[in-house]
Amino acid sequence: MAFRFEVLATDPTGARLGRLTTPHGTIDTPAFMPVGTAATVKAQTQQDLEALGAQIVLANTYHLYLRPGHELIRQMGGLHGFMSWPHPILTDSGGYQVFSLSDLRKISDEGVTFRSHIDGSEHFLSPEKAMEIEIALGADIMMVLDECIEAPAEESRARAAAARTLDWARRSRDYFAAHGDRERQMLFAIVQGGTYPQLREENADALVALNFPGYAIGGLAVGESHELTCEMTAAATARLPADKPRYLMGVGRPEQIPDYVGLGVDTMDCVLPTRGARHGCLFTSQGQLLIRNSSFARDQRPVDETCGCAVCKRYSRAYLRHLYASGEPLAAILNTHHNLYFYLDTMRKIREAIGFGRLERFRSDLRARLARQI
RNA sequence: GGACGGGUGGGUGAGUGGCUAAAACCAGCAGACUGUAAAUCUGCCGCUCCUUGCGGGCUACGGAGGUUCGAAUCCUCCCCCGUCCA
Repeated sequence: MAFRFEVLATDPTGARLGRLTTPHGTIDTPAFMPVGTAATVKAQTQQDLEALGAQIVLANTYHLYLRPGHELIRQMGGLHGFMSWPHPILTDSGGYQVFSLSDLRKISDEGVTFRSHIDGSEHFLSPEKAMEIEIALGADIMMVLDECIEAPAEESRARAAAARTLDWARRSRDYFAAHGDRERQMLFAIVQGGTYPQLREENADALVALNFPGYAIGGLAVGESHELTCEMTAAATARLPADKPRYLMGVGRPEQIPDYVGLGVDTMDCVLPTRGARHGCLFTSQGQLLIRNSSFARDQRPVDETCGCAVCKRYSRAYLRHLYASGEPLAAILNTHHNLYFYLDTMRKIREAIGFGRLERFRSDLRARLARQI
């Protein structure tokens, strides 16, 4: 079997220490997956990502379909060959773009019609089309097309989106069964249901009945409070099979991650470390730091004195502030490197804590330190 | 010596009688960002007072006077800067 998920240990909180095996390598869970929408984690080279210890990265179906095109990527050796990343890759389906590009699309039971943000041309993405694209891209893990809605949203709207997502999950599964290769790629379903616990539970139950090899929880961190995100996550994970990986999509801030892990989440992704870096927001063991702040102009200390990353070992806050203020490309590179290191290092510590059954302590400690600004 | 053109808030630079504490951009200051339309976006950006309000007072468009109910805007003189002619 090319794919395997093992739970190696559990913690009193409900956290799981695990290992997800794919044809391109193993992912230690709980894992943070850097986002590389356009087949690149912005401002980092693949060598950088390897040095950081990233075991898997994301890419995006919708964006790569528009440019450069999935057929081109297939011909160039699939995503792994094209972007020269011989490690695991996960492709998101374009379901998030249903939410983020809501002004540029029309949705129906059949699928989503997007007007390209690049040139205005129209494109139709159905569950089947998304599968066709994702199979061509060749990522180890594929996501079904789903309908991600905003929060807050009416219950009727959340119910409709969850029902549609369920229907699309079935269609995606069937398409993959007919045209894909289970030894090469695995397909994850996505739980929807807005901010309604019962909808989340029902949707999870229905998806589990379709027997996917992994499940994601989507449509969260889209406007609701962290408490609600946790409540919805808990509602879903309670119904998901313990022996399959769970992926909480699109989260979160560093201090929130242990909460999700404690709810039994195995993988997460978020643009916060990468986008934040480009916007001058650095995450540290003492809280968030906005590097452009004048207080760092003559600060010779590293970003985080307890950080072991290559940036903190070598450069001062004063220098990073100068690079950022000057609009130098190196600012994005160094800031991104640090933030990703911080996220990935936090995950290492979380895994260690679970191994010792001490996640709760780690969580409260992290929360106390990070919930502030330097 | 003469002829034009010009001197506006930290910078560039709009504004040719009231709607102007003065556009816009830059710089500066602060914040946001959660399956990436984001190296983006938002707010503040003369001083001051308080009952913090589309609030009051003061100062401000080279300088000094003047016209006018009202002047960055019109007039007079002066001082600078640029271009050209002697």
